[in-house]
Amino acid sequence: MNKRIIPFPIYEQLSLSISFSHTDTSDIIDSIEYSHNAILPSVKNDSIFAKKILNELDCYMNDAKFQFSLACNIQLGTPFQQRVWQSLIKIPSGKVKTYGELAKELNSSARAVGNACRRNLFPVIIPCHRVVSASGIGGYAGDTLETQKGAINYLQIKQWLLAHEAVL
DNA sequence: ACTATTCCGGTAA
DNA sequence: TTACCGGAATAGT
Repeated sequence: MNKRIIPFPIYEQLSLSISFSHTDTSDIIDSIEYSHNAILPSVKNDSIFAKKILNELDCYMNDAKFQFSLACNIQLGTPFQQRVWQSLIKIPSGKVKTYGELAKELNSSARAVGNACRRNLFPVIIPCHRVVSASGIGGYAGDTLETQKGAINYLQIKQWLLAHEAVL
């Protein structure tokens, strides 16, 4: 499994840490994490797939309407999580849904949907940031407006992504 | 026994 | 009338 750290210029020092693997037939992303690591990307020896990842993220930064074609290993999630993640992909850039709305479509509950979003292994590519609460912005990466657990202000990232996509 | 929720009833301004 | 709590209901992990 390969890993690639990509600067994600929402603000200085924010990066996307992307793990991926290639098989003989296909290339696939296994997980994506945010990080504050100032590790410089090593441009040499990049595989075709790594370059494709770089390129698609770059396209998204330039145009929020860009549609990713990167494959994500969605099977790493539970069956329910896979169902939720599949429907996240269908939310177009520039639109949002609430946890409750999504829950109704899936015959589930808002709380359970929030759970599955929190466990999303592929932030940005699978747009869990397009799910908000009925009353406000909802959470991101386990954080809520009230509680920030770690060093990264995830809600700020969610706000940025939504603003970039011209929501709000 | 936890959640990245939501809805409804009560209360006060 | 609106705005803000408190608590119950809810489904998945």
